[in-house]
Amino acid sequence: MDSRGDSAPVTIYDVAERAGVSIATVSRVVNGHRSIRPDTQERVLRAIRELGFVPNSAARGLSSGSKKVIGLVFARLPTEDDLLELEEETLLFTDSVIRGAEYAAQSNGYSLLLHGTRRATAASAIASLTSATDGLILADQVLSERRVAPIARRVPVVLLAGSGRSRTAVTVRVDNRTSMGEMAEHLVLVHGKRRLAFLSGAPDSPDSEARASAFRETAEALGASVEPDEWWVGDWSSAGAVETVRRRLRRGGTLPDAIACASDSTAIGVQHALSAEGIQVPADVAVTGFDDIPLARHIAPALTTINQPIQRLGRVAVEALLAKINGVACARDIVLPTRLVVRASCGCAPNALQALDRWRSDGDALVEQPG
Amino acid sequence: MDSRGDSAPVTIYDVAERAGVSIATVSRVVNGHRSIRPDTQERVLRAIRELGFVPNSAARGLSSGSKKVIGLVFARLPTEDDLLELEEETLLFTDSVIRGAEYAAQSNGYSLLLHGTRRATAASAIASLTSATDGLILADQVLSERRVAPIARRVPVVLLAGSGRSRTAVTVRVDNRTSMGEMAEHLVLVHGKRRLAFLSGAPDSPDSEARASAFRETAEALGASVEPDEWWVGDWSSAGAVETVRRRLRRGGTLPDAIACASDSTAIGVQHALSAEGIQVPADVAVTGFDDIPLARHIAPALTTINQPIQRLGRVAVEALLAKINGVACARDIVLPTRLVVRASCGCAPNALQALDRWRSDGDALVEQPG
DNA sequence: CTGCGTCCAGTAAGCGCTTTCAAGAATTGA
DNA sequence: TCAATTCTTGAAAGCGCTTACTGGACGCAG
Repeated sequence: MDSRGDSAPVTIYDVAERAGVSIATVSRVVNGHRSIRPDTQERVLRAIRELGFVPNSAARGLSSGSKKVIGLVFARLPTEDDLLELEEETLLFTDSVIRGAEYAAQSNGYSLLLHGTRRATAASAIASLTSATDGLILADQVLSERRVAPIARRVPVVLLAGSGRSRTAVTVRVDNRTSMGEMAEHLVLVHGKRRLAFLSGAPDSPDSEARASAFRETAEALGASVEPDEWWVGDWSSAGAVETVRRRLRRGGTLPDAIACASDSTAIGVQHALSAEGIQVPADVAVTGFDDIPLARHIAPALTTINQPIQRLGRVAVEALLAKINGVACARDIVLPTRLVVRASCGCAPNALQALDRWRSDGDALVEQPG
Repeated sequence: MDSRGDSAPVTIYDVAERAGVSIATVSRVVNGHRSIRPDTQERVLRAIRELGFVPNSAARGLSSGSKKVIGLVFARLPTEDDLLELEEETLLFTDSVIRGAEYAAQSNGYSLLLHGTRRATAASAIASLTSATDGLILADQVLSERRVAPIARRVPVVLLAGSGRSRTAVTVRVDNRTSMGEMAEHLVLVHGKRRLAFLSGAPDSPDSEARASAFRETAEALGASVEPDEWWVGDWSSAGAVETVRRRLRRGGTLPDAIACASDSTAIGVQHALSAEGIQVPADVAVTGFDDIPLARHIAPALTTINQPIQRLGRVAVEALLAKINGVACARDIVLPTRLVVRASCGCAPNALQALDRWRSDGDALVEQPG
């Protein structure tokens, strides 16, 4: 029951014949070359219109090398199939990046070729994308630095949210350190927290590491203590965060009075795990996140977190890639700013007006910059 | 500063030469044809490995017609640029579809080519995708039925969330009517609501229309009244919903005692608009949604809504498309089931356990099927 | 030992488009 | 009016790969 149509597709030959010119001329008209006589052009355009001709992009790609497609590769969690539904929160980050990237691509006349991959098969999957695209955006650590190089030699590459230390590719990432330092200051100076903890994302993530070290360094410089990292290993997911908190509780001893998390998803998991044990947030323990996903302002208590411009990340990545593709100069390492968003989960009193506004405001009104 | 690599890409000719065979043989090995002598195959494979050969997919697409890419086209809101950030909730639907589609595509060895388009330019944008893909999924109404036909003649097409009445393309959609009828029953029979309203999505959406008519028909059959549709026109967005509620309030007269919305996003807008006016949900007015986005269970009061399997929608669409592409028989109109999820915003007492579980449960335990 | 069916692998014809090279047409200046 | 230019257009060579179509090598029945 193959119901694909059978009318043979219109090719450049059909147009040429109809317009009474050669295919070369049609090609020139289509691609807007100069030195075409106006009446010839008119005839060709009419033929194109009448026939409904659309250039075959595969052929175009083959002969000119430009496909008008950029590829975006992101990592899938190793445990895939059943988690598909559970990833809701975890993948919001990727979703936003995709949306931003798609928007920028589209605005520049490109399409976005999506490819989720597990790290195991990433290398070969990506290799086959190099010929289908004009350039590649590789999201956080889908490929180790070492394996990026050969790819980057074939096709322009932008690395998203990595360490920023690639020699072969442009890097686009957020400033993890500044705001995370401010977060530590806020917890210690404003709320007087002394016993802190930092719940990491995946242990090998450069983003998570940068956030952790900025938090720890600032906190310790201010005289607060931060529990050992080994006690607080997460995996970016809510479920993983719950598990980590449970483990920490079983370990016993005094709980920290503030837990900063590497992402909003994990912070939400922590909040739930704590309140399930009857521990009050923020009264007993403050909890903070990172990302500022839409959900963050809707949960109770509203999450104090760090806003990162996720969509912009995708957009900027595409723009940087297009610059590379077109041979335009462009920074080799682009760092986007982040911003502390103070809500209630850190212990700041919920503002009365906030309830009304928070669903549409971006949270700006609530930002406090402790100093 | 074009830093694209310069090592000439490895082609099938290089492999052939290195292995001492013809390019046809290499092609056969790559595509797993039989009747290749084992030692020849071994030699070719070695050459491929040593050279790091990856077939050029443009060339492949040109000569074989199969690109291993499927296109997904979705609508952008007309007002784009500034709304980009505000669309957070609105586009969750699309995001989920994309994720499901990408997953299914990837599982079958395909990539997903994304293309967001405004309706105005949709036709030409889509036309150019036909040659870049093996098949197209068109999301809700990016193209009018009439314009789908010529596209579907060129390439297999699956229509997502449409009316289900296409003659040229396979349709994948959800069962809007059954659950929406149950919702009306629930409001009228369980909660004794008599004066209802239905807040639509975009006025021309088949989904919204189906939901509205099912709701109205069931409610009226049970003796309840439903306010005129003209009073309750929305646009799928929270902001639009707020505006609609404000207009309704200015109009005066008794408010309905229950407002069913065509989506969760709009329901959330309604909840906020009402509580901003001091109207209690659900005590004064019950509010219900449709979609069951993750946010629905986190807001207060938790949203009573209708769960639709959004990711599955994407997945099934891809599977149907692949069936078409491969000439496998497949239903022409696929309808996925929906499910009433009763939470608190309709007036059902919040379950004590629910608070603990709702963030991970799918809501199944909370379903009530009114009889 | 001849004839025919099988296997394997090579030859070559495109797939639809871009682009170089070159030639005929048109224009210009002397 | 004729040569020197400048335009405009066509012919043809690929881009890298798939896939008939071919034909030699081999094996087996007659």
